[in-house]
Amino acid sequence: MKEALTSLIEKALQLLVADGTLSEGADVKPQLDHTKDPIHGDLATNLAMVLAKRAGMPPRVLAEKIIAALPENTLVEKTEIAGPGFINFFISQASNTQAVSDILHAGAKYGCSDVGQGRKVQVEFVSANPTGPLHVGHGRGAAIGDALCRLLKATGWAVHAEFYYNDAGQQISNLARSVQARASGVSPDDARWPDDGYRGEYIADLANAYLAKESVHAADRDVTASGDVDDLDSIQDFAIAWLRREQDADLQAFAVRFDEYFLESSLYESGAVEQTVAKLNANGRTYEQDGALWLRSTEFGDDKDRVMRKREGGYTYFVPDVAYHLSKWQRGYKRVINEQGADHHSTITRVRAGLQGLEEGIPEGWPEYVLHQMVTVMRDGAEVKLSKRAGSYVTLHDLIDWVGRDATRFFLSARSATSQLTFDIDLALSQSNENPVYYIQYAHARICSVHRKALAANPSWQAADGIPHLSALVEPEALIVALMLGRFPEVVSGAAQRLEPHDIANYLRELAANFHSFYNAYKMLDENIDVSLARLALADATRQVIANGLDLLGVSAPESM
RNA sequence: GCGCCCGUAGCUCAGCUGGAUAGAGUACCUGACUACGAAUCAGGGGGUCGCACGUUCGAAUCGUGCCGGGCGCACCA
Repeated sequence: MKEALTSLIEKALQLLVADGTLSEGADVKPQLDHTKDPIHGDLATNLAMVLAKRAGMPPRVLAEKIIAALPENTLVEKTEIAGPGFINFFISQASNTQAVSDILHAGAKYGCSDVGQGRKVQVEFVSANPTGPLHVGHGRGAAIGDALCRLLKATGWAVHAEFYYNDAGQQISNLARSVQARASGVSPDDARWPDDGYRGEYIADLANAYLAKESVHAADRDVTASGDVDDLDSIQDFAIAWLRREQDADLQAFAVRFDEYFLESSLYESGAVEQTVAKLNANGRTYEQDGALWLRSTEFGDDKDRVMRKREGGYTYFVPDVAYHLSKWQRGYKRVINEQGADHHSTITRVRAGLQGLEEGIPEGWPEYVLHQMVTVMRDGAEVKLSKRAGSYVTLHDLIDWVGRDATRFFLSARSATSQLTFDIDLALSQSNENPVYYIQYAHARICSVHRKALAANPSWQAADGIPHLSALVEPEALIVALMLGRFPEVVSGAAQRLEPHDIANYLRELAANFHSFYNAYKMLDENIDVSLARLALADATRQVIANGLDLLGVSAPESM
């Protein structure tokens, strides 16, 4: 509808240019907004004010000419010029309710588009190292990252979801030594406990599993514990697989899937790391100093150069990171989105600098980043900082245990990523009107229930195929719902374009409120059958859009609660 | 000190590329269920959009400078 009106306006502008009213100039794309107040109509444009200077006449006069130049159409019922020169469009009832039949025809596809045109995009998210259970921050990354994947798929992109993890290096070594200590009977408060060791309860579980020679399968690998306490390599292998398995279980419980798990070690095995270093050397991007090898990252906007190879030998973490991102480029992803915690923000410049120094043709802003800010968990008015299992942090598993998957996913993705998030356990737990996720799901369940009962009472309606006469929808509350349903495709494409899943959550909250409002005012069944059928169609379309929207967030749409 | 993010109603937050009287929810007050879900709805009070300049027809939105909070500033990842 918005697109249709936009093209009408564009035609009007062409006419005005043709007859000389408007001088030639840079193409102005009409900006059409949904109005906040129905008194201003359904859609409004500021075009006359923007173009007033170019036309050499007052905005309101130009507005009249624009309206006069609009082609004949059935879309617009009435126009008004308001305030300093806004043009307000009142959409005809038939156009308003068009969305209802569109939705009933399109079903689960409603809201989808092809703006991505099947292009490839790779989305990396979570990428937790296997040194402990996933924490709430990983949960936020999982909820947002997965919602981004769903949004991009819905808008026509070919999405590849990837999880990158470091299976070597200092932190992993700390993990292995912690498990080894525990398996040898040392407790975390003992002086012999390794420096920087991990202290969560899971270390004990891991040590016991290792001693019991258990086998685990995770990330396409099978590992069996040798039980040998002196074999640190064996412990490390087992610990990684064991923790990966636990993380996978959490992600599965969270309904988050990945197409690929990428191991840092594979970059060493394939020689990609060495090749990356060699090429940076050959390109003159590096130098030796103090026994270390440095990258001239300041050439690409970094505030200081960075060490690539340590004095003691071994590469710093960002070297394989650069090699990893080069592999994304070489795999043909012209678009890559990395979703990660804001605490890793400093790597962005480094990775991009490495890539710029490595290969021609990689755009400066590649890859894109979505950074989410910290999450604090509140319960009974106090911050929850600890969990038994992980020791120093609240785990994703804890959250799912406490409030369930739907509420966890909704709350973690319903706020803009750039804002810090307070996760209120008590709110998420409450099954009442103060809880947005239950409120939205309730609307869905309510519609399903109404529909069931209406059909049970009037079996003949079941057979009625096709869309009823929507002209029977005349109540203002109904038209507000219908208009809002018609906005859903824009909301989806906008959220996908801006990489902001929380737009969907906000939209659903408002849609559910509008529906409840309509339902309480009129109910579904009327003495007039046509009216009843039309209202049921509106309800069903609303149900479909809620289901589609919740699916984009990975939240279920229950038929009853 | 430097970089990034945030500052909007008592509280939790929307406000998209600048647009009309700054919006939701919650909390508080007043109302609404004898067929379809009251887990709901209707109405009311509540704001110096952190502060100050600037840009322009017009700023919560853009720019600069302050103030306050978070995160990051390793030859850890």
